[in-house]
Amino acid sequence: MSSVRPPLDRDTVLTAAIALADEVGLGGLSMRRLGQALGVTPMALYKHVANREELIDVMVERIVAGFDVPIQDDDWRRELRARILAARAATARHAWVRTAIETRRMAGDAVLSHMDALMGAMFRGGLSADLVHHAMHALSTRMWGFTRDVMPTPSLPADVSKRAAALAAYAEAYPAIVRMASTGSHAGADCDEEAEFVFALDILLEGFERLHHAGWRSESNA
Amino acid sequence: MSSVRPPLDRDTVLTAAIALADEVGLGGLSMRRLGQALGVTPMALYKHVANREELIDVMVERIVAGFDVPIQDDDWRRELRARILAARAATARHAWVRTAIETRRMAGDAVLSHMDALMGAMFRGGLSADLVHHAMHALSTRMWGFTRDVMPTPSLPADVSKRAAALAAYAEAYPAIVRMASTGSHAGADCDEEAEFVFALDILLEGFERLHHAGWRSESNA
DNA sequence: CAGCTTAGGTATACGCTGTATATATGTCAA
DNA sequence: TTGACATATATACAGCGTATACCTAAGCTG
Repeated sequence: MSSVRPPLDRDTVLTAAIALADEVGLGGLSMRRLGQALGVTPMALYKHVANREELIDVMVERIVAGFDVPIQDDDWRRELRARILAARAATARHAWVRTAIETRRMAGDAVLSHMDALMGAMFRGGLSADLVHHAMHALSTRMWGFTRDVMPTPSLPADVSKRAAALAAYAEAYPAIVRMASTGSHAGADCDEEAEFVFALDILLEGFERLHHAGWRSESNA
Repeated sequence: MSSVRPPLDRDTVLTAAIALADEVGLGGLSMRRLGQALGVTPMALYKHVANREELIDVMVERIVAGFDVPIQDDDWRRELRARILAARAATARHAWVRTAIETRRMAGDAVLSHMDALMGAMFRGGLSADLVHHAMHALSTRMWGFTRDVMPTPSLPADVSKRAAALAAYAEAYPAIVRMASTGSHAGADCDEEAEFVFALDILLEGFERLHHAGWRSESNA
């Protein structure tokens, strides 16, 4: 029975790990569970992967490598935008990638390539090394296509009779929050994440461009 | 000997937990280790705290509650800036807070108060609910005074003779990265985190103000 | 063909985690 | 004095990553 299964290889492990993480999240991805999914002892995985941390490293690399569609644009700002939105599209399909990227301690090839592509576009646009450097920091995780959500706020009680009282107490303690939540289409649950992401991204890109044209230099380089 | 120790209370546990997390990080903060630090069985902690997750909740609350210095300013932008920099000062003293905040699933009182204060300043400045909403998302974790660092890039080999070759290979694969790293004062290690943070924050704040004056509205509210 | 090497998989075990459950102990009220 | 209650303990379970030792089958070499 076990003789039927073809031998494992690094790629099979990697693919199964990604599929499992898609299902149960990064926390649920344990070596034991992954072994089980592959019909194999947990320790078998260590023949193909150094340890769990390295496994996650290569999972990230695999996803980030998918960013690299050939985007060329004379307008550096458009290219940056397109690359970041491509990154967003790729990471959006794997919720665990957010946490995975945030916990990596060293950049791999694909990660470096993505960063290099972003910086390359800015250099071609004529931005100074100083500005490019600051821009990369300003983008932060946004360069991978995601941002940490604002922390979820408690929702009102389901019981309609208690709803009004809760809202009143709430409004007294946190007037601005309630004002925002009760104005227009800004209820917490139905945020248009995509729009929020692009909103912030465009502010940053426009800021970079504006500083570029103004001949900005950092204080340490003044 | 154990009769000498005064009885534990929630506050003592909380204080010890924060001190321990300062030392060993959030990952190193285990119930067993915290119990040991307090001279107590791990299970004793559960009389004062529901579980580890709730403990971290209140740790975050304690830190965030420290933000609330009375900052009033007629200029909404200055007030926002001051509040966020106050948050940064408070979180900077506790490295674990970054991870802790990012993993919280529900906002507590102090967290809500901080958010309310930020939004209140913007409302007093005349910004629309629509814009306030988008601005909060754009700030993201930056409203807590931190950002995820750009992923560390590999450093060159210490051996001087191999250094040049490594740099050359590196430059071919990632020209823009090397160009930036070798221009001016942008070596990876000696980034001025404070300056980077303020740089991005000011771009965002200026963007908000600009959109406000232009009478911006989101597409969904057009 | 015999024998050895080695890659791939297994079995077992260690030390760690959070925490459920049941028990003991010490303090105060009746 | 007797109970009740709050607090701390002891034990135990299921899970984790992974070090170590072993086995087994394939492939190359003499």
